[in-house]
Amino acid sequence: MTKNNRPPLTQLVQRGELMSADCPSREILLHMTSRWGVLVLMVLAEGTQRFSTLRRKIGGISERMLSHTLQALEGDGILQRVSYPEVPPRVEYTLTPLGQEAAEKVSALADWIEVSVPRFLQARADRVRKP
Amino acid sequence: MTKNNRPPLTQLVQRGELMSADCPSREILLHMTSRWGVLVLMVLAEGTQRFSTLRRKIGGISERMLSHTLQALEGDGILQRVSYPEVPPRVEYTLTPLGQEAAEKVSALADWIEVSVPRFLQARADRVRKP
DNA sequence: CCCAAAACTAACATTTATGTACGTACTTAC
DNA sequence: GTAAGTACGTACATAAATGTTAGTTTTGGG
Repeated sequence: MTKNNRPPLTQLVQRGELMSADCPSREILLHMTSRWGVLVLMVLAEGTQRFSTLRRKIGGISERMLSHTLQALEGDGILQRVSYPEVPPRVEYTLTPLGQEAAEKVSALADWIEVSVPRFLQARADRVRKP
Repeated sequence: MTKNNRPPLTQLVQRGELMSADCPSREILLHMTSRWGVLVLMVLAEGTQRFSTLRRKIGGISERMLSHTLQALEGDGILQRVSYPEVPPRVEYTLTPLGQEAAEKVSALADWIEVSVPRFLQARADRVRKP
């Protein structure tokens, strides 16, 4: 089954080969395109936000998932976390330059989807008519 | 918990509101940005492909997942499936116009990630140095 | 005759993602 | 004095994604 007829890893890290199963780009893609990752990037594209603000702006996200998603993105160097030693606690999240570029691409996709929703719904309706 | 302080659904379907938990755009986004959905779109952007070709080009995908992913995208009107009654069977998958636009956006993101892999790795290395 | 090829589907097992509930520590507002 | 806000971590439970294996059907090749 696993015939491993792929280029060597040293070659992969140079540019990133998404089609290869074990390229690190796969994981980054996963984080950015995760269920909540996309939405977090979109909101952070507006500017620095704190935890509770993100939670409120992103409908349906739980605190646990927001926390996990933020940690994954921070781990990829996409955003930066800054906590202030106050009471009640305050923590702010900001996109890094790398993250800003990421957010641009993701937002472009998301915006296109939002605008195209009617076309998607229409396509679905057509398929119900004549399947 | 669920306070439901969101705009009415009738308003959502007009343009798509990704930040609202129950907007249909959420599901479309999920399909397009799914683990394999992105890669399928990228390969189909090259042109019509048959099942086995997709399977070979996308490293690590199983037949089951390819099948499921293709069905989801077909259900959204992103691609079209055409099967020829031959033996052995032949089935071809082609992007619809809607799917071609989708593939453009997704590919733009994917390409950016591939090119940016070195920067991601660098960022990770930096964080190990000074966490 | 036996096996490979194609494009799957079904059944089952496992892993991952996500949700829920609870706790924390201190402050301000009511 | 009592509740709420803040940014989580932890434990547990469930849902969803993904993988593995086996089977199908018919033709052509060795």
